[in-house]
Amino acid sequence: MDFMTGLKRTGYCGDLRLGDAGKEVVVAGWVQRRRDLGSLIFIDLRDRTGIVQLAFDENTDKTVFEKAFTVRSEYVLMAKGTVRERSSKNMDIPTGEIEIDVTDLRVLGKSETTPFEIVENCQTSELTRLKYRYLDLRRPDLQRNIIMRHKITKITRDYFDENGFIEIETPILMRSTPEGARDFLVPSRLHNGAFYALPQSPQLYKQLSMVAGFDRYMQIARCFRDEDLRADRQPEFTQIDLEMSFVETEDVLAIGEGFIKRVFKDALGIDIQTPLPRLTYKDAMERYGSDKPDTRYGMELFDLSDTVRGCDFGVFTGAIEGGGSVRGITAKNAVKTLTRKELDKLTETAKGSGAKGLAYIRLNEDGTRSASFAKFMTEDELTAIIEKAGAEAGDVVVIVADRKNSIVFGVLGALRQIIAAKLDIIPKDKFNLLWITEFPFFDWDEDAQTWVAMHHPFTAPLDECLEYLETDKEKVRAKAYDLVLNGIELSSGSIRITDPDLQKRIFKLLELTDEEAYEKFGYLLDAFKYGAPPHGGMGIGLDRLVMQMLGCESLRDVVAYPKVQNASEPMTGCPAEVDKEQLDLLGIELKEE
RNA sequence: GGCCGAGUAGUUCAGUUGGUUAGAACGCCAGCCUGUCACGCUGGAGGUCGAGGGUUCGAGCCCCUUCUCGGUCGCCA
Repeated sequence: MDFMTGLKRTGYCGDLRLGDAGKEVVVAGWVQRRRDLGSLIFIDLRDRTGIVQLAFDENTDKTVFEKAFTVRSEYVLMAKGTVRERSSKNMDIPTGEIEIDVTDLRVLGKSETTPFEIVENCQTSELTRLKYRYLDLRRPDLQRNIIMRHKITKITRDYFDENGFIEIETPILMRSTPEGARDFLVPSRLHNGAFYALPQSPQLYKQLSMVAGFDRYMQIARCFRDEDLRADRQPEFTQIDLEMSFVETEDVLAIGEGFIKRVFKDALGIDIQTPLPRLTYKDAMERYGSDKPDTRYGMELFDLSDTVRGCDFGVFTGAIEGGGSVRGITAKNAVKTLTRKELDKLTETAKGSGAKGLAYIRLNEDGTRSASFAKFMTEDELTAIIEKAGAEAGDVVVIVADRKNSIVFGVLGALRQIIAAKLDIIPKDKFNLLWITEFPFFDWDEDAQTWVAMHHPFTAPLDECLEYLETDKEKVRAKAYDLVLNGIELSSGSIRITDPDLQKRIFKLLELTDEEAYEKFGYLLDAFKYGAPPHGGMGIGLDRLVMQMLGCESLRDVVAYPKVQNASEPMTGCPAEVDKEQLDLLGIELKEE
């Protein structure tokens, strides 16, 4: 291998153009490909900007030529030479009009044959690629993604700086607050038996920063949640975290919208119309069956409860009498796609989501119709349903009935997404952003048989809901809002409670005793005794934002070193066992298997 | 933890009813080639068919167990 001695890189491979012809340059990078034509050798040299062709001629410089002969894919090279116009040009690549006539070639690093080719649109399994993530990251797609992520992060800091926000780093080692998601715990050497937790979000610290008078806080904050992974969920993720004093909901939404507008414009050149559309939680559930609806297509839910109230179908009437409802969606022109077999599969999906079953009507092209529940219905009743559904020949009406509206909504919301994907009616190039507002304050926890805070216990209820906090919990709505993009929750936030008396009242309703509340959040409650400004904020999922902006389907495409489904990292093999000595220092003994 | 899908050469895949020595493409190695650019041509190497057990005269294929990965439900204030 060679040294760089005497050479200094003059620029990037992908930046060279015809205008550089005649210049002497030094480039460095990895060998994309070597083409050996006998007494001519061409090497495509790649760096993060692109590739440039190096040319070697046996009859011009035999020594350099022979070195080029030994070069293999992914070798690290530095090459000095003169840029010259090509005799045969390649107009498919930006540097295709020129090449470098190499006079000095250094092999700075050799490479074994890589486990997969370093090319765009690599088809190799994700596991293999993640095991060699440093090779995967060399591929142009991931280079672009990671660089775009950097750009978005930079725009974020600029935007919030220009709007008077101060970036404050909050601790990674903090006190466990076992509300909601599971904490990652970190044992303490100096305090055996005591544990730090990694932050699920900097929630309490940013609120304390408001009490401290910083007025507008932001942080590109790493957050950790010890829950199972999804394509859009990693155990550690990055949040654009912000908090503002002396604001109401409208002020926070305005800052959020301004950010979205700015980042889409500066990073992608796309104009997002503001103000963004808004839906209340109630409307979102009734129209889309989801609090994070994908509004790029229709197929909205409709309520059949009144239409079927008097029918003889026990499933329907039972659902209504039990306090639930009967609702449906109409899949347009779906009769060919949603065959009986497909509908059976959808029924299984629905059952997996808690439904007892699925009812459907298929409206054939020839005007005939078949309903899975036809024998329980009169022809007139069926016609009434189809009319309410707005269905025509070629359509399929899918109906869910349950005593719990949450199941009706949840199942139809999921089916709406699955069916839309099957019918391929989701526009790929659209960015549909909207706010979901007025979330319920309380959520009934079936397992614990208790009311819990849907957002978190520091969220302020709507002023007009204060009077029935104790009496009608289901009706209480919160000053909480989510930002949704193409069916993915991008952001979540709220106006916080700063009145200690109201906070106490809320804790009581959540069945937290004063002692428990003080044990968990005493420092926040104490802080509020010393002059807390009204405040609120939000956290925007940076990973999800970048993923959506780039049109990627998995967070793993926009996170440099992601975890896989079982929360491990294939490259480094973490999590891993540790030495007994390390455990002893921490006072930890492992249970025998 | 439940459900669904996948696992065969370095990579992506094919492999018939259970039947001789498990194939292809790309990659890799060697040779030839003066304008290639996914160079071309010729030749070659490369396999514990995820693992273990079972059925069988015989298993990549059938049965059981198990591991790994992906998706999803639960979970994710």
